[in-house]
Amino acid sequence: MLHATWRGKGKAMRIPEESNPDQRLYRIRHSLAHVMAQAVLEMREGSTLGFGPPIEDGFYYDFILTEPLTETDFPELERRMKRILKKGQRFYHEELPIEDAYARLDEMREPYKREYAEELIEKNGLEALSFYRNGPFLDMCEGPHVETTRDIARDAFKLRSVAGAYWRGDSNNVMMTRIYAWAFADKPALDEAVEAHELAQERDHKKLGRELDLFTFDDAIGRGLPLWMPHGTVIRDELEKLAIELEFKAGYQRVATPHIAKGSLYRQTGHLEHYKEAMYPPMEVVEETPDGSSIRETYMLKPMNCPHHHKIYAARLRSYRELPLRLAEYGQVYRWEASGAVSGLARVRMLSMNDAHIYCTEAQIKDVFREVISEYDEAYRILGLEDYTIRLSRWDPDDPKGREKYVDAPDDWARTEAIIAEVLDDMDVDYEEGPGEAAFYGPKLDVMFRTITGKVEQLSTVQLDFAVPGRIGLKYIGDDGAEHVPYCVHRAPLSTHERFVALLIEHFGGAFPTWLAPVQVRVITVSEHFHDYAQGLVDRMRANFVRAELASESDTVSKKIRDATTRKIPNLLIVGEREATDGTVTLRRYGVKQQATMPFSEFESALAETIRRRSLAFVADPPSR
RNA sequence: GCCGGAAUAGCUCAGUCGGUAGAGCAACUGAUUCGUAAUCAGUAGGUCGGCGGUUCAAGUCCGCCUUCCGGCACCA
Repeated sequence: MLHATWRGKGKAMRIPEESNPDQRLYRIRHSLAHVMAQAVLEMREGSTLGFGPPIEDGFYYDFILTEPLTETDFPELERRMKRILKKGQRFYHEELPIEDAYARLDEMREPYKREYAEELIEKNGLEALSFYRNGPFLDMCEGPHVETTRDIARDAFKLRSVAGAYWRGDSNNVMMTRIYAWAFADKPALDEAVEAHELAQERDHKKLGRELDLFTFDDAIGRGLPLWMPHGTVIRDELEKLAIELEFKAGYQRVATPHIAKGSLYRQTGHLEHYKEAMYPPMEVVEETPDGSSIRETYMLKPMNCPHHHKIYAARLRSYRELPLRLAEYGQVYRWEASGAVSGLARVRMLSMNDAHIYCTEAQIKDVFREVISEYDEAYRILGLEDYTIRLSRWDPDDPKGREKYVDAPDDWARTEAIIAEVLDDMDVDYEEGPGEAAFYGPKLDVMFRTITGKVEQLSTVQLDFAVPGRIGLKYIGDDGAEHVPYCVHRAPLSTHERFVALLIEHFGGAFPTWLAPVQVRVITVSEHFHDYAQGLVDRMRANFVRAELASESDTVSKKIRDATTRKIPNLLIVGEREATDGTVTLRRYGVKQQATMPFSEFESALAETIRRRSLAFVADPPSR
């Protein structure tokens, strides 16, 4: 059962069609990239080329343009591309020996292609480089391509957006202009993708967050600092309740810690060294002492909870008998995220983390990881989340910035990475490799989710920290009577409230299951005559902590149903003459046309059961009568 | 941070050639008391994101800033 979910349906292992060069779609997209580049060079003569690969739903090409292109130029660019397709240009392949290839690239005045060619030759010891020509357009490229541009449907691609992108993905390099396009084998496939994209926009958490009054931002508070509105706070609170229950069962102990700490703490842990740029700047405080001197101190907003938890661990002597020791907190942390990274709830400057730190011995690491993985599995099962992949995030000793990014301890890296890989193999979990994705203090296991708009985001994480406990002087007395340094496992199954709620809003399209829904039941009267009956139902439900409310009464029934539906309220109770007389309610569930009339007590107990079980359905199916 | 685009009522948006702002929904008031996705009428709501410039005159043109959106880089 655990495996079935965690194997992620084999997604990580299958090579998708779009990234398999042998597939027709890959050839079409790759060839279209060349066609677009040809058209761009027609419109902006003298522009130079970057890369132009096929991607998941189409392709892009990077350029240094002589004159900017914007989306207003798309119609003309598309026209020119279609004209090229119609010409039936044949793709000719050519292998040029190194010197000829260099001469060709210089003649083409393509300095970036030349730079890449030199790197290819040096790294891979190539003796020749591959070029493709179609019509007047020549590109250094591995292929493969279609036979002629006539093999590409003229109505199955669509220019999508223009964006900036650094050459070779390095922010020290020049910024190029990237043009993205959708491309498919035929028009129906394109239409489907474009339509799916438009539907996805409707589920965007930023849009639904505003429409459903879940959260807001205000310039007077600051960028990336979410204000959770009452309805959004309900969702946070429900998730927090879930986390508390799961953690209680798993033997975690809850703690609470301040939002700030002295700057010196972060110097000691190494966070300042690695993440200074992403921390809010220090607060200087000065205290006058009676003798006229002053005490100066620096405080910082905490960018993570671990040092605080470490200090709880360090508050007294620890024995190996206490390990694993599990400390949990929904801690709020502050990070100075780059201005361009801030986006809705997905990337914020104040994060509420479902954080916990598990202190353990080396021998316990595997069991701790197994335990944490099964906690993740349980949380995802409850929420119905299935579309994710697992990434084993390792350090990258070859990274030129490696020394700045990671603790320099090759043996520790090798040992800890092997432990995690073994756990995954033992549990038969499929995972991707993530070289260079580790934390500075150790390898981690990240759970990657695809958002409704197609972005892949790291959501949950389990991290094995072999470095900071030692730096900060944590220890325990082992069964040998000697002092040892514990390992620390950092974990956050529910991620942060911010990113997790963003995911759930999009996952449920704003129509939350009853247990999570800000308003669980709305009672609608047929006319004001039934106000007292309806109010009685609301009062009774609220007395049982059900989030029930009465609809505004001056509207028509139709209007009230429309309003409640727009607000995506999961359960509507319609009451009129019949119901008031019989002590019944007519239940109308969100998205379900069929209704059922039942005694209120029956509805009430079905509702309570649905909420208690955290069912993904809105309420249990109405009893058949 | 970088490249590009955008910002008009709470929301979605219109605003022509530069001549001092408009709709629908929401809100509020009143009437209506209604049986399954918008009852009717009325009222109010704006320093057109901010600052500066050009002009007799700026929502409109120009500059800077802020914020948002699409990407890139970053992401403990």
